[in-house]
Amino acid sequence: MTRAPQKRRLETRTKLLSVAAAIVQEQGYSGLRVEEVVHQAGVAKGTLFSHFKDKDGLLAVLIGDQVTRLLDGMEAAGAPLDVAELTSRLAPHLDFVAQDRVIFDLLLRYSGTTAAEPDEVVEASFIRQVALLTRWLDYMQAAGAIRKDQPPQLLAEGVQAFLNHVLALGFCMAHETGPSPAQALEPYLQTWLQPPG
Amino acid sequence: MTRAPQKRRLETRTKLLSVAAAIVQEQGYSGLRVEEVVHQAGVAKGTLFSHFKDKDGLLAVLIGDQVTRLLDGMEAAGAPLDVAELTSRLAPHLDFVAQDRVIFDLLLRYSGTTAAEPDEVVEASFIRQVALLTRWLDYMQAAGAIRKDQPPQLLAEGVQAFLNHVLALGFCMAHETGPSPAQALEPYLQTWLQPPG
DNA sequence: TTTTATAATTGACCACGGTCATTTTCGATC
DNA sequence: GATCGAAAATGACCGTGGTCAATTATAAAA
Repeated sequence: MTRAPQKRRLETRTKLLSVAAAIVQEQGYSGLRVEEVVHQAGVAKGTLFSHFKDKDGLLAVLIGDQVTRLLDGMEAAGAPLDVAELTSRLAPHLDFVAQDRVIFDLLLRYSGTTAAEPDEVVEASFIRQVALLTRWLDYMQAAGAIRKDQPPQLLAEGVQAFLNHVLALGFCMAHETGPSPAQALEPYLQTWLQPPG
Repeated sequence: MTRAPQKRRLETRTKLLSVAAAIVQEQGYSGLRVEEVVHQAGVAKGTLFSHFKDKDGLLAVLIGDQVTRLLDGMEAAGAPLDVAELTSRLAPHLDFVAQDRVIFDLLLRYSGTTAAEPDEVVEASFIRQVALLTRWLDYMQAAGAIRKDQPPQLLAEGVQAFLNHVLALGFCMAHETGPSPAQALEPYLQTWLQPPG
């Protein structure tokens, strides 16, 4: 039985998160330095690590927050009617992750989270994303827009795989000014979701 | 026009690599410490970084070496006849990568390398792997074992995506003693390579 | 052989994430 | 308000990867 945290602790946590968010705002995720966060927050370094397991734990909260916003937008939009529409629904998420390798790396660590008990923000938002995708695909199957020979859960995992593939490709190109991630994604999804023979 | 390296330099490089390989042998890839390598090799730390861009550069040579061996084995085996056989051909590679997250992370950085001019070992072996996969799929298409509506190149990339997906899943499970990566891979490949309607 | 340009190596130094024994603060109880 | 046990915060310290101006070894030219 753990006690309720003191007021002071919640304030410190909030301060750390808002400072970190501000730094990310102007330096990007990969520009975040623990020393800078604790300095601007006016606390000692150890304090940060008593609030978050490690730097990734802090990033996870920030990133999970953004993903949650994106998911809100996706849910509001409703199920797509075809693969092209599905692709464009995924575009904001792709653009967000493609913006910084740190995001991609962190999300990849959780891309297999299916278990319940998601005490981490990222895990929670990830599970929500898979659930949403599965719902969409289920709907699209019913509407006859995609293949029906596989459970939507499996198809959703495939979509995940291609999302990550496209993102990884994008980061490898490095300096290449290719098309948007979503454009790169579409042929894979078309092929993956096409009805079988 | 760069000059040929001196004898001494080649010896140092060889020494560094053999020491590193020995350490990996008994500590695993994630157990490798730069300090330990240079100490055992009897050189200064700066020397290592004049031979390899960074720690990953060293790891890339070691890992690229192993992947090359695996590819030799795969090429010797010839093209698979169906998806099940394809899966089992990929099993050794999966097992190798699944053995240590460091390998997975490093390979993922290069999983989009399609350009020529592969001065890095990993890039070279990666390109070779994609080429081999493409050849196999081309053969399987001709044999009528898989779908023919997409170019083998695209199908090969999809296989790549699923390889990475399965591996990522495996690392997320963490303590879970699931089935072999290859077993987890097969349903995805079956679905991905199945002829369309 | 001596000179000389440059290749190769060196190791003190830095950046950054993370730890933990110690100290400070909080808030419940008397 | 005084006391005290637990919660919170502290900051000196560590591990590890990576840098770079200075030094040493090499081989070609004089």
